[in-house]
Amino acid sequence: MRATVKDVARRAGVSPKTVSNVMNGIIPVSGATRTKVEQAILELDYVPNLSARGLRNGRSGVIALALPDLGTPYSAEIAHHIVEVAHEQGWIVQIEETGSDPQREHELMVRARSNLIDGLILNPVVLDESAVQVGVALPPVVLLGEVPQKLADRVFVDSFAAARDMTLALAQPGRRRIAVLGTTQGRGSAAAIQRTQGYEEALEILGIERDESLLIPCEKWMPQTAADALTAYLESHPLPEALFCFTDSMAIGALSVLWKRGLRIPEDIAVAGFDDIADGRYAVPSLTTVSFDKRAIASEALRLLTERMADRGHEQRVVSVDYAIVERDSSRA
Amino acid sequence: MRATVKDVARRAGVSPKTVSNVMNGIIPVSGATRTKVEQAILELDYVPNLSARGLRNGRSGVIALALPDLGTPYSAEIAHHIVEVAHEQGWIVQIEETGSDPQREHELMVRARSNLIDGLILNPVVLDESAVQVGVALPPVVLLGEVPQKLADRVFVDSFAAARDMTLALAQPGRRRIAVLGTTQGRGSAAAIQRTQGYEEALEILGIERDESLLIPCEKWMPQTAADALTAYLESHPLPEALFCFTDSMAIGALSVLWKRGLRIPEDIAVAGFDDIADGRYAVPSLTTVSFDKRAIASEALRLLTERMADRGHEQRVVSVDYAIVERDSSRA
DNA sequence: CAATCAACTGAGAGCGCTAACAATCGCCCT
DNA sequence: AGGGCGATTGTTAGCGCTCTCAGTTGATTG
Repeated sequence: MRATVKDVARRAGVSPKTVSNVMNGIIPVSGATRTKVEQAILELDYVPNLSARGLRNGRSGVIALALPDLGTPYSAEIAHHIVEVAHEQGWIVQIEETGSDPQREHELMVRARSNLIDGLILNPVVLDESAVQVGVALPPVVLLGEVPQKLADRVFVDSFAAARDMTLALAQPGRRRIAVLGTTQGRGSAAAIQRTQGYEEALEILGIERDESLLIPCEKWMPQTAADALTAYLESHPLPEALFCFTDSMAIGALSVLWKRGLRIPEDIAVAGFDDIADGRYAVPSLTTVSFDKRAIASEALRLLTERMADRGHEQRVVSVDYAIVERDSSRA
Repeated sequence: MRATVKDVARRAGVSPKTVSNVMNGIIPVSGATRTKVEQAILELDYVPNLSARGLRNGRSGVIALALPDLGTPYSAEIAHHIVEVAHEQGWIVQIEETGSDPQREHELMVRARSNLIDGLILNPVVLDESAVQVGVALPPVVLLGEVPQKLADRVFVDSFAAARDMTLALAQPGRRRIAVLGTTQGRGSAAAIQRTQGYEEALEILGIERDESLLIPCEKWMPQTAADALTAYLESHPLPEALFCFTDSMAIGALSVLWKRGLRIPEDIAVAGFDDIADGRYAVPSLTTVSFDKRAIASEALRLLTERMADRGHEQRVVSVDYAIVERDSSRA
């Protein structure tokens, strides 16, 4: 049987409360007592029971991180940073996968109240306002990304502006037939909508007429689906001068297709992505992309979350993280 | 204030125990009672307090997954599968990162006893037998990978045999100057040692003399370090006929270096990796690799863990997962 | 019809911890 | 010398849940 505070207290010749004080360090304990207690803790190999502490305190020290799919590089990098920053601050992180299922996204927000969790960082894909019933007591939540959602704090990158700037950059050396890969039909993700709008804004600025046939739909933003979508597209369409993929993952799938067709990049077609995942740097050729500081996203998200946990009442806040267009070989003129 | 079992019980006109029975579903409850209780749960928007349940039961329903670095594709894919399989079985997963720090790996095994965790799946890099003091009460642990460790259950892929087979495959079209990238100095990871030995075994089979200068060291198995190591190597060594990288990540870094030098793959040099990460499939050219079923690793690890949680006493078990050499464009003769 | 049995329900305790409050100690001040 | 103060430490209680064990109900049997 494992040692409890009582055992430690008995061995150290103090009361359980004193042991608790030593561990939590808020109420002062004299040096001698502290030493005795610490000695006893070591001798008994005592480890506090976090369930009991959580029950008593109403807080568990655990936050949940919900992402669409840990297997994708983007989610993985975000998870990495959040876990790291959270650990630095003494939080334990629980992982959930939503599989981009709005049902599951919603469920997580609601279920998260089961006390094992003090807060939730959620990267929703399709969660919309309606999904969150007002009146339901939500735990402190921070959303990640481009969600039209005013019920929770949020950290995001301005997809609209970034997509616009990337399109402008691709057009720089006189390219005019710029295609985008990753548009979605119907109720798409907020990111898809905003990136498409940013692209169209750029066309307007450039005085290029909108060409429906340059929008290449791709529902799932993964290499394979992107490769398939692009292959099908090239069967029946002429080659564009540039291809702006809405994520680096899709760009990597696209590069592989273009390369197999013997096309030269960027001479025959320039390619760009979005997210600046590590793989893009080592892609062949290295991938032009929209870059942003994922560590900053993580620490901002955690800051918002801890502040909200401390003060449930204050106003919703939205933080935007800067981005930069990083030109690499895949688009260098 | 959140509703408790008591509130639900009062509203449903039953005792708290009955509510508990309805939720846990082991002790039978009549249909009518069940309906009443479920109704009350819905009305009160009741969510059980997992801390309290954990305290009472001594089990939390949470397992921890500790990986070196979530940001690397390999870890991310493993994490994805484990989280998915665990969720299917009703487990919650907590993530820890070790940063390949043996100190931290050891700490996790010991600290994991803090009751919020029922078990631990650990992917150690350098943990050795000595790191685990016998006599310390460990939680149920399953190790992932090539660890010379007899104190816990383990799931692994036979790195030695896989490296041997890959080397043989690379040598098939008459290649004899086969380099490996990823050897380590001194106390390296178990995987590094076994893969190197497998490679040397293959050379012996092939009757190729061991050539120290074909072992390219690379401590950290990441694209950047691999790229740097290979770049430095090529400054002072002739180009080998084939390059067997000990992970796909390193291979991707290597491909990028080779491509920048204008080398043709596989004509000038064949390249292979290990792990079959998703990116390898879309690398340019697609990457020959050692493939294995990561989902199987996940479910085997979880099976071992749950079985050990049920029966702390039984013998240590070691499960090996099959591998296959997958030849893609990067080595196709 | 009573005895027996199974199926279900209820009362009470306590898991390990810490907040609130009470008690004690040493020491300084008047 | 006595009172009082701040600094420490002890006592009590209860967080929400589910286990034990006893009690109740309704159905089945002799």
